[in-house]
Amino acid sequence: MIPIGALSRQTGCNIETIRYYERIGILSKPPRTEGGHRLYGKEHVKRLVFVRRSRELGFSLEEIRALLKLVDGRRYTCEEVKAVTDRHLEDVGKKISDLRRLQKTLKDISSQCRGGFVPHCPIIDALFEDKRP
Amino acid sequence: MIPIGALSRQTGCNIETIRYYERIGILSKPPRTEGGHRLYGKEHVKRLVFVRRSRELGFSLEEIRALLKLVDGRRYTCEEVKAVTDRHLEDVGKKISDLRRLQKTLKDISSQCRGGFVPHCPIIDALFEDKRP
DNA sequence: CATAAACCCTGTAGTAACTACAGATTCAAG
DNA sequence: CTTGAATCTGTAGTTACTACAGGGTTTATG
Repeated sequence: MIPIGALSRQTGCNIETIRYYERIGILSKPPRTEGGHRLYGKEHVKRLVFVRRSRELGFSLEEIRALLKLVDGRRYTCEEVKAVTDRHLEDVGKKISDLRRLQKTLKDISSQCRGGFVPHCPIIDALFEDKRP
Repeated sequence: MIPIGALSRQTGCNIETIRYYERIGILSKPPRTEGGHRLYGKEHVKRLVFVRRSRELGFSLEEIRALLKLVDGRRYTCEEVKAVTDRHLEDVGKKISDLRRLQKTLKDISSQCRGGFVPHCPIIDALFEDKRP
């Protein structure tokens, strides 16, 4: 059994975040020492790694909660897990195409700008334009 | 002079947000009616369109604040504006490549999944893996 | 065994950029 | 003058953390 600092080092998840996850029910309450310090075991490490890895892959805590519920039920199937993942993949794809469109617009207006000392900037002009979709 | 509801409709920016922008100093305090209702003129409309358009292009309120300061100073040059824009373009580019990497990883692990009723899912396995960079 | 350093505790408040009320007041139309 | 729509202020909620303050506990060393 290890204290919270060690768990933090082993998982790369910082201490405040671990306590936060406990508070919102992503991690279960661990046993404590007599003095009240948290003590974690192997299972906690595994679970926290799972959470951290999922966050890195951009899953929201809500999505992670859903995955954990499947895992905890111990009767999850590939199918269910794939559903959550594929829905998330859709979100990611949408975000990428939004950003691409953004990038194009920004490049367009930025390229019109020669960067001189002129107080009439096409960027500012473009931003003041009211073209709504 | 128009009340806040009309400004909201004209700019596509919702009422609470307009008041929020005023509170944080993005929009200046408008004159009021005797009863205390806000009244906006053409300049307010222009400015709010600018803000909304910039937000759509992904500028943060801090970046917008910087742009507005240049505009308000009335001695901005193309150069300065281009600098803010290009820095923002960098951010956007970085976000896109992060998401692409994410997408690739997600697709990889998702493709290993046949979606059957097997309680051993490669996605879950991958998430429990602790491979730190 | 005593003490200091390192660690950990709770609780609260802050971040970005809004959104969502409650409960009161004011405006515009008929 | 009444009614209903619009607006007012102020506060709290959202997401996923992070950053304290002001304590108590553990552990290493003398």
